[in-house]
Amino acid sequence: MPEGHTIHRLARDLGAAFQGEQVAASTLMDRFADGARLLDGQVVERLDAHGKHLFVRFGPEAWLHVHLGLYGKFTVGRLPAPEAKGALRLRLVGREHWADLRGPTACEVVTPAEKARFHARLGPDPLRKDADPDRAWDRISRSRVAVGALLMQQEVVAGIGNVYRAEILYRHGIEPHREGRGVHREEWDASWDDLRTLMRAGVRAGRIVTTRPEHRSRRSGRATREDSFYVYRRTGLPCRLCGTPVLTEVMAARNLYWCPVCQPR
DNA sequence: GCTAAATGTTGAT
DNA sequence: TCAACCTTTAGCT
Repeated sequence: MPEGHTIHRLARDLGAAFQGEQVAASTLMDRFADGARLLDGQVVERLDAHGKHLFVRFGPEAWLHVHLGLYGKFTVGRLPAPEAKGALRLRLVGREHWADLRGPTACEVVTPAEKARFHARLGPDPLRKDADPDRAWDRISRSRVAVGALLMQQEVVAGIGNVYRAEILYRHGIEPHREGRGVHREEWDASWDDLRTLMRAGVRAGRIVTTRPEHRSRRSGRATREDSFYVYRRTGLPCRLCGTPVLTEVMAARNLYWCPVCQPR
């Protein structure tokens, strides 16, 4: 279940399992038979994540490009691997680990030049050291498009998905319909810093939690799923801060959630 | 057991 | 605007 934090976590886990090792690559799907052959027997040299895109370098030239989409999953484990069955797009097997990829939107072998094109298209990623938040600010501050739609565009900020969109706007009191050019510089700076913090925590925990402990029903210990978000999927439930029912509406083809009092027009 | 919806994107209409 | 991709889970019956 992938926003940017999932992909960065995966880069870390796949690196720990395979980096520097020769791996066997296989597939049970005809559509990736050629791709798997290109990877089979190569050394996993390096991993790179940008937004929701994962890149794995096999040997000197080949990059595997993976995008999990809505329900793709990459599972990493210790050998022995489970029986290979069903729509298994890619299996990697190293000395001690295996990894299975199922249901991705994209799984393809690309050249360095093709990889570079993905990076050029994607906006700054709060989880990357090289990210320049000013590039996102340039887009947002000149746009008449609603900020709730802008945040979903991967060319504006890479790695944000439907959860982080709703939650970051809530945490900064920004009404999602406000035009991008109506967002103040200080609001954007604070939101970017917050995104970095929240998404790093997401990589560490392997899931998204945006609530502060004092705003959860159980204030100690780790957040339950119920307690993880301020507004995401909480339609009609009382806002954790003011009690007003959370609203929902489709924006940028996804369900958007917000509190009309904490995020006034 | 069945159905709908889901943390996403692309390409056709 | 919508179907397709193809998996998991929540919420029904």
